[in-house]
Amino acid sequence: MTDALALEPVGKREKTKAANRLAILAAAREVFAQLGYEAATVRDIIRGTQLASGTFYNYFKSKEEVYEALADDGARRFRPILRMARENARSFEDYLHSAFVAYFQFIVADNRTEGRPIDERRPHVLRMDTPEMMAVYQEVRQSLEEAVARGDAPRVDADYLACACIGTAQEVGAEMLRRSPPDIDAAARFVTGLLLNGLQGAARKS
Amino acid sequence: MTDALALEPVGKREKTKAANRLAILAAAREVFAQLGYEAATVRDIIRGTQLASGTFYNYFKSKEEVYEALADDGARRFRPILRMARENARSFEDYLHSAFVAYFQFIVADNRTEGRPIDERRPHVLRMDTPEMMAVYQEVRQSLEEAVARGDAPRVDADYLACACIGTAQEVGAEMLRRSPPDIDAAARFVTGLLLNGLQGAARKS
DNA sequence: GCATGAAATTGACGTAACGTCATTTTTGTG
DNA sequence: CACAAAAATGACGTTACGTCAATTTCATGC
Repeated sequence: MTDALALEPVGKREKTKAANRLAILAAAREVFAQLGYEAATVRDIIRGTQLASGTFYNYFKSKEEVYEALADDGARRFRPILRMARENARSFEDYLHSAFVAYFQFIVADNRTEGRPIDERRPHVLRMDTPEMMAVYQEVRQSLEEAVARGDAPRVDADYLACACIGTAQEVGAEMLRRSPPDIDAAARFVTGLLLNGLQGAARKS
Repeated sequence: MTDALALEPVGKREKTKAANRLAILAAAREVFAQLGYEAATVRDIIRGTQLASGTFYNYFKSKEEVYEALADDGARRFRPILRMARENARSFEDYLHSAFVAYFQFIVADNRTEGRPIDERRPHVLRMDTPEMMAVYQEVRQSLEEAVARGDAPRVDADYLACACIGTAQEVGAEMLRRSPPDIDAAARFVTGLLLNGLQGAARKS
């Protein structure tokens, strides 16, 4: 019974590796927030950790890769939230609305730290092609395809529709963040109505 | 009468300055396409011109600023096209459709050169607020506000709606570019229908 | 425990890009 | 043609990059 299922790393090797990776990501998050992504250098990130410069390159090979890892982690955290929104939804409209609420809540929570303007630090650009981000895209696309199959939505190009949902969520979300305080539910209602019923739908309850 | 209205630069000074600026922008466009934006360096751009390194810094202070200038130029070229779409439109639906057609034509034309995948040619992070891009945003917003005022569209949050239009156009446009051959009219019909009538509208004629 | 080697860390180093600035060249003007 | 303002030049000091041989840390078998 000494070696139970090792879901989490137990050896010291594995543990420091995980800790270093986390330290780099945390430092990068901070540096991007303070200096902005463009101005930040690999050296700035390294200085934010206790590690030697060479060690950094055992984990990532560039600033871009660090950024990708941050984005990937964000997507990894968001995906189960999205999944639950799908599973708990009592209708298609309900699914759309709760998915948008979830996304808007997510970006609000993800941008609480002080620092540079949000646009300069790190993207919520779902465009990047990290594995987890593609998985999020597929999650969205499948939800929409299922809705079509169930007859909840008309037959449309699922890829275009997924792109439209994601693009709308991103831009409206960014605009929502610029307002204070951000009204998550109003934004979600707007987007849901727009997608379901077009401009007529978007005008509901506003 | 020696000095008539000098709309275009005539002095040699002004002329070489304009030419140098153009040379830098052209070189940058090529370099971004070949190496990708992230990998490109200021020196790479300089090597693509006949200029000395110091000269570059008389015109731009960084790679980011060059990209901004490229983006700004794109917006400057696009704005009159959008304006004409508005003026020539016979209905709101017609305006939306022709505006989207114009945008999709524009991005198709703007990405004809061979090289790296399009996503890599531009910065990942920067959400750019160049003057011309903001002008395009205002142009879109005003068109939508006018439509509301005329009763062509219901009363909605014009900023959110503009964001939704732009976000949708960007994402669907990017997806369209990934397909070959890109079907501009199909994409425009999809987006127009979606915005006007929601999912029901998006399903029309597909 | 202790020996042993694999794995990870370290930081100094050669390379390359950065941005500046004193100098030179070019252009407009009287 | 002379003179000053403007622009171009490229060498230079500085900073960041990414590598790698040396060193330290850890897991494993005895």
